[in-house]
Amino acid sequence: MGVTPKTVSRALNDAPHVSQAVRVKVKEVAAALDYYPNLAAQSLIARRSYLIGLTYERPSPSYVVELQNGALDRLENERYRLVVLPFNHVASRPDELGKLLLRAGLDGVLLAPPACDQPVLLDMIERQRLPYARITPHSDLDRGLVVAMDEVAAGHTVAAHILALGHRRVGIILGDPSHAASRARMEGYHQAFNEAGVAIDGSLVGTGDFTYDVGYRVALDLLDRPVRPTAILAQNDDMAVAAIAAGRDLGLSVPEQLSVAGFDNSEVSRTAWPQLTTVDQPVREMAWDAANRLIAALEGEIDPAVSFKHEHEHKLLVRASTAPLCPPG
Amino acid sequence: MGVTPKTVSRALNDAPHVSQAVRVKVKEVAAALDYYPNLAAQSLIARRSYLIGLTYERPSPSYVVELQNGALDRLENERYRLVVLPFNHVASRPDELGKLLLRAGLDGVLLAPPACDQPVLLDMIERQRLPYARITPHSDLDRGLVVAMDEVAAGHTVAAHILALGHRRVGIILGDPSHAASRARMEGYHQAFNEAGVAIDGSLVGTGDFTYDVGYRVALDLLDRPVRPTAILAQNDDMAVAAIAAGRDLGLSVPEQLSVAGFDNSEVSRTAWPQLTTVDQPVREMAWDAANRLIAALEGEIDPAVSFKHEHEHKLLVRASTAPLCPPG
DNA sequence: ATGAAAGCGCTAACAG
DNA sequence: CTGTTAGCGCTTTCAT
Repeated sequence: MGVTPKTVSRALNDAPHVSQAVRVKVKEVAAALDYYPNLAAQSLIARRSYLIGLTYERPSPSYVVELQNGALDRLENERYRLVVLPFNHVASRPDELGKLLLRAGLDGVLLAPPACDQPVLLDMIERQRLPYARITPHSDLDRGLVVAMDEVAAGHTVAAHILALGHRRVGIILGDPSHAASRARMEGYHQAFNEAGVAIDGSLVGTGDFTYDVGYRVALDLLDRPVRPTAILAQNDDMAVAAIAAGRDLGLSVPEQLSVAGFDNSEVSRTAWPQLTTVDQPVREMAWDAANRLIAALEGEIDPAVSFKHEHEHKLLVRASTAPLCPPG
Repeated sequence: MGVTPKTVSRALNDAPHVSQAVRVKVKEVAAALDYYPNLAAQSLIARRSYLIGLTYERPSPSYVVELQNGALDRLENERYRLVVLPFNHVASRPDELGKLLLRAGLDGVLLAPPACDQPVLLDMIERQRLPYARITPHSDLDRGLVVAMDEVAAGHTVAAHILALGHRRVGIILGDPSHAASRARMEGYHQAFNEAGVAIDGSLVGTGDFTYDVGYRVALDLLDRPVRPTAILAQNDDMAVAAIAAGRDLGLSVPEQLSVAGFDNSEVSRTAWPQLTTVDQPVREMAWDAANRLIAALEGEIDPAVSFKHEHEHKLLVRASTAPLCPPG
């Protein structure tokens, strides 16, 4: 049945200027022939790939899952597909990540920490006009599309909770120093301690990297001393769970003899036992939001060159891993 | 400096017939100009997108992470990029997933359970000549590129371990019934019980869906009875961890009063306390392997139409969540 | 070793 | 409402 390519194109794309009869017929035939249009050709002409990248480091799996699921939630039923581009040690080679992203043929990219805080990277992708959204950046907050949370305030909240329970000897397990979040959360701890008139004991501050294994080692080191802390503030849930395990392995029961608080409200904080007191960082919602803004920019609904910032709220979740300080004995 | 597009193309692609001087010069200029070739145009002519899809359901996050990381490990430093395509309830609408995959402009696709066991889906993508690799399928094992593990044997192994410890009243938490793995693992349990001359108590068999929350409810139901099981076999680690939590919430200590074994050897099995006895299913290696075969097929090194199967080994990991049965009292 | 022309599969722009 | 022409950006012929 004579039909020109153009008519087929119009019919399949629900473009105007095609009679209903022809449109239906064309669709039937296309289905019968298992015809799927060539995306590369469409991309070439449309000048868009409908690919959105997500780049992250691989610190805590639970964090990455949330991040990715948030983005995927937004992309569902959209034409856009998600390309995952993990990349480690961005801080030492931001230009390599930049090249990777620019060569990936993306329409836009979601930048998780710590890539979102690399000015060199931002410069590169801006120069190529690759639209991007940054998830919880801590510097240059007026640059690009930003989805953020006040992590200083969040750190303050959880530290204040521990202090309010009466704890004074508090161990701290920091996250990966290359993540600005580690500093921000620590800054919040500092504020809370200052307000309470309590000094932070530097010998009780250990540096982790957001993973369970390192968190476990740091926690053991903190707890296996003559005068041990009565509480531990961990900068994410994985390390908090590790601290609980380290405590148990030393014969300490949580929360009776040791209070532990985490950060993130990731899945593991709920499946841990006892359930973890933590700060909800709505990663999934933020990732959704970032994807949402990015799509809006790609669809021309907002100008990606104009910075935009949306701050999400944190929330303290008091669960079973923290309790009031009991006098020893 | 006068150079034709073709020369540039040759130089940038390290194709022959370009003088070294020109090649270097072209590359310099390209770098200075921040030139990145248009992937859509390259794809159009090469008839390949260098996109590999990964499709999965979202049962256990820990499983998905392993799967994805395995594939990403293989794709690192390759030209191929990974597109993640989660899709729920495949069993009830395999053709929709088929369309999604065929419209995604992929060069090949990795099929995780339960999509890998959908003949309708396989038919569709075969008809369009979309190369695919199946990860732990349980039917039509001679179809396509297959990476497998004997889950019946794995189920047998872990059940035999529990029985060897003296347990006779054993609760079982099944996974999602739409996953063939659930049946296979149960079949293994059956074999072990038969060999031990122990009957499986149907009233102690509950159906979960591989998630922590449902696993917790099923475990509570199993444990909150006058005559409770002394051990629980859970079909994945998330549900096993949930069973431990349910036991604790009922005042049972693990493994003294309740032994719990999982399946998968996922991250959570190591971060749980006590650490989980489980069966190692090398998901990450299998995903790597699947990606590896798929790439080989795409590069023409193997014929994707000829079926290929590689079976991976399982391994029982006896950790702290299982112990010999103690006589009551 | 380099250049010219043609075309990958599709769709804007313009006719008719 | 439908068809023709041209071209997206790159790379393959085939010349030179």
